[in-house]
Amino acid sequence: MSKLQGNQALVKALAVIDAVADGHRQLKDICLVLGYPKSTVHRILQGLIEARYIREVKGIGLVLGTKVIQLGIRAQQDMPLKEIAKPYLRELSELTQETVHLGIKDEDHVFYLDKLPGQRQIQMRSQVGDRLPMSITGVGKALMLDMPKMEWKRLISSQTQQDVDAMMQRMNEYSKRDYSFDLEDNEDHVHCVAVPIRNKYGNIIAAVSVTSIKEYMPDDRMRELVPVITSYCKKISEQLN
Amino acid sequence: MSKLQGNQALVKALAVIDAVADGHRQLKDICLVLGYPKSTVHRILQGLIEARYIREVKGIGLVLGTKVIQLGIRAQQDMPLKEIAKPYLRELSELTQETVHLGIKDEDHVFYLDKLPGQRQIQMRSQVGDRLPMSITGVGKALMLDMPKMEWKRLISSQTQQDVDAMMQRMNEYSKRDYSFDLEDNEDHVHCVAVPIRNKYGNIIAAVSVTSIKEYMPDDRMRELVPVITSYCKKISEQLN
DNA sequence: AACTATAGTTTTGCATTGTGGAACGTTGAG
DNA sequence: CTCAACGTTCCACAATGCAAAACTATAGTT
Repeated sequence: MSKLQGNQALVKALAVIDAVADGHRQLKDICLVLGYPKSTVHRILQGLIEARYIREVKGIGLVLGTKVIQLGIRAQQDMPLKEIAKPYLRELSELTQETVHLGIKDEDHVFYLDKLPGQRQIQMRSQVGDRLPMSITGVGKALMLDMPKMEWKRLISSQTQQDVDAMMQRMNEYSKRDYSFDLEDNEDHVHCVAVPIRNKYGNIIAAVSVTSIKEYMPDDRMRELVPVITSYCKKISEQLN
Repeated sequence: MSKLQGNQALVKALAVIDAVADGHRQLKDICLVLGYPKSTVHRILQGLIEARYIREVKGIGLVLGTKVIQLGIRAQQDMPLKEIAKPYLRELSELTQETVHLGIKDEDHVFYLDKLPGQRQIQMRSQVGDRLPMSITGVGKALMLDMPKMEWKRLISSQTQQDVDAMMQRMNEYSKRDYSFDLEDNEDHVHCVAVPIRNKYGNIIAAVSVTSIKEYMPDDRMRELVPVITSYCKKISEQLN
């Protein structure tokens, strides 16, 4: 029941796409992972190959097809924010030398729309397309700033946090000042400063963060970065509509 | 009948995705374009939204979702060729100042895996993810070099060409010399030099082209470019496996 | 070459699922 | 307030997708 009814075929087909995306290259393999019978998966694969969502590479097996690349590009173009923000983020990355992220809210998660790697020797392993729980990232916390406290609580406690109360307190502070910090909340040694981007109605539609290892991100530098990032976010806001 | 049987639901769902990708932002609109009843499209949309293939943006409507971006990125990573070729293509683009394309065979079409825009004021409107008939592009003709003549004929005549015989003659010449030219075959004023990339077995798996307006691409320059591009393709080949 | 194992493909009867017409909600403009 | 336009839900029916099983293809082993 719970599942959406009347979409079994679709759900299965999308599961097959996911399986292939996850690196399962054989029919057998997909059947095993999904628990569907061979004939079902086979029929679905035929349809997906026909539609170029999946292609068969000799010697390798099933791989995501060119249609998926096409759609992915189209989907990115449907996010004008990304193009608008790009030059500002590049500047910010050059100015700070650090990794800059652009993220949007995606259900209860952050979705990284863009990443500028920065000039340090050491690099973050995050990448464009990553999707992480909101409360464990700097960008995510910035996206949460305007939410009601109940929502904070829900997100923080549902997303495997050490100490809910401490985080609630920090969120309180951040929301007053309109920025957020990430202090090894997700990843050891990683510190991050994030600021929201607002549309003309003042709603938060995205957030920008500057991230590095804590050795390069002492408290005072983090505080200094806030107004810098904020000014870039303002500029991006102005370009939106 | 004609279509693959037993995949109606999937075919319809993918058609809905395409409709949204093509800019149809409303249920009504999609129904009109596809000729499906409202309730059917509605149910499919529910499933696709649930799966994050499509999202609803207030004030805009239905747009491709973040899942599609994710899959698109994954699909590109499944093409290691792109990453391997990147630095060489960049160098080639800087050296020549012109637009550089990397394309692979995709059924009877070329699929542009990468595009380096070059430094000229004037730009090509092609973009990554474009899919064009093989015989009307330089990259496509390079991908055809090793095919049997029957295949040339099929592709050339099926893909709206002016003069099949003349093109066959040119292909003959190109296949002997292992490169191809595009001389306004597709687009007025556009000239293009393309060279295939081969794997260790000697099979053509991709092609690289340098493109510009004919004013920057006189005959003698095109001839000079052949060995230059060839040397870069060789380097890329060596990196494969 | 025969045998075995392992993968993919095709077939088929049946129950489930997806279908689409119609009725119902919702929203916003005049 | 009324109407129109669009989105949502409902439901009876049959076409569709399901899955077991039989079949084919390919590769590895004796």
